[in-house]
Amino acid sequence: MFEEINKYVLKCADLNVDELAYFNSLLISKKVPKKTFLLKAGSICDFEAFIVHGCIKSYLLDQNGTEVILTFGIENWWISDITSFHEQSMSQMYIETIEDSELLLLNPASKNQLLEKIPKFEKVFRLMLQRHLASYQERIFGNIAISAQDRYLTFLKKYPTISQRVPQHLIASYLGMSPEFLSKIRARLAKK
Amino acid sequence: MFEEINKYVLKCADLNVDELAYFNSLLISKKVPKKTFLLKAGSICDFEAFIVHGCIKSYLLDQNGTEVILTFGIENWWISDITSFHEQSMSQMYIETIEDSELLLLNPASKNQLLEKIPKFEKVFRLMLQRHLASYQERIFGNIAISAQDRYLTFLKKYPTISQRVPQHLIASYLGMSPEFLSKIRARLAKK
DNA sequence: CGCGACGTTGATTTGCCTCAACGATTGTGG
DNA sequence: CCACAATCGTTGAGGCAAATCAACGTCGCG
Repeated sequence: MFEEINKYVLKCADLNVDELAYFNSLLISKKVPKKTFLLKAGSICDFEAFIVHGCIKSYLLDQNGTEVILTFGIENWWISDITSFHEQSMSQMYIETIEDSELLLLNPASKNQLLEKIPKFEKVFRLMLQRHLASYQERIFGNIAISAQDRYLTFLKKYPTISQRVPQHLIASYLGMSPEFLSKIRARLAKK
Repeated sequence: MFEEINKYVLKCADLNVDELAYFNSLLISKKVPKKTFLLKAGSICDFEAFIVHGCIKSYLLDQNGTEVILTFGIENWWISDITSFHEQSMSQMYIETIEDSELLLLNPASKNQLLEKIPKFEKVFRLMLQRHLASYQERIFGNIAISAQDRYLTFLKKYPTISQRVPQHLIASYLGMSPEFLSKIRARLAKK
């Protein structure tokens, strides 16, 4: 169960067997069916979840009540409302499974213990933050400077796995276009 | 010179006089006139800059060579290409002063020393990352779910200082609209 | 002074949205 | 195991928000 997450953290920091064992002892395993809410707007996010397997979306609702996808998470990604988690503040975000998923959860108290006892883990989480930041930055640029069709093509190249597993209208939402328009883009591309 | 930055870090972590002094000894002060490049695409970002005073933009170029503003920085903000800085990878980003500015620079070697010697600083930088992440997240949501006019009004409320100091066409770029259209929005708003 | 950077305004175009109707597939309770 | 409802994707018609293009005014500054 811990194989994947240990492989992940070892890519970020040099850790011995004992340190890994301590880390693993803090994690809470959880299996959830698809369409399960891990977080709803109005509550406080008390976990950072490592996805062992499965597929998860996080999103906000706009004024019409339509989902705006913030991130997709699949195997070997973390998902959380980072702000709400760290500041124990009310979240505006929904986090919901798209597939049956197996997670390893870290709660705030455990994370603090972990960082106190093994400061090397700071780097693991800093890299996680940086990765998110880089991906958000690309999206901001894309939404401003790139046409809907090119955003879609870039997405296909960058996340081939996700594009096969996630319903098309969610991808449209992630890319900032209507589901109908994405469908038309695909039709146009298929004709060539 | 160190007054502002020390106030800033004390908000994030509990530090004594010696720790602050050591921190300050690692910083490099730099004064630069406006329209100075601190970073150009193609090079590696070797600083995280705390802005003592002044105003700075970071941006990417789209395929037409037009600036797409990523962030504005003013007093008490950090500015850097975080990815390039930490991974010592080639940046795609430009960082350029808008006003004469006074900076305190931290280079990668110094930052590592600092974190090694005083791990409490981890939190300072983690909060910096989180703040950036939260602001990027809002922008992604805004660009997808909010009209140009409302994005502008939100910007005015959230960054009143910046909106008074930065040329209008840069704000338009930040908000993801053409300068002409922002001008029309302002004309429309003024009529009421 | 004259030039470049900046903002405005109007005419025209367009990329994308909205709405609506319609299959196809999946899932589910009776 | 079927019937019916969701869920999902497609297609077309029409509309609108914002982009583009172009011309012009204004300031600050070398």
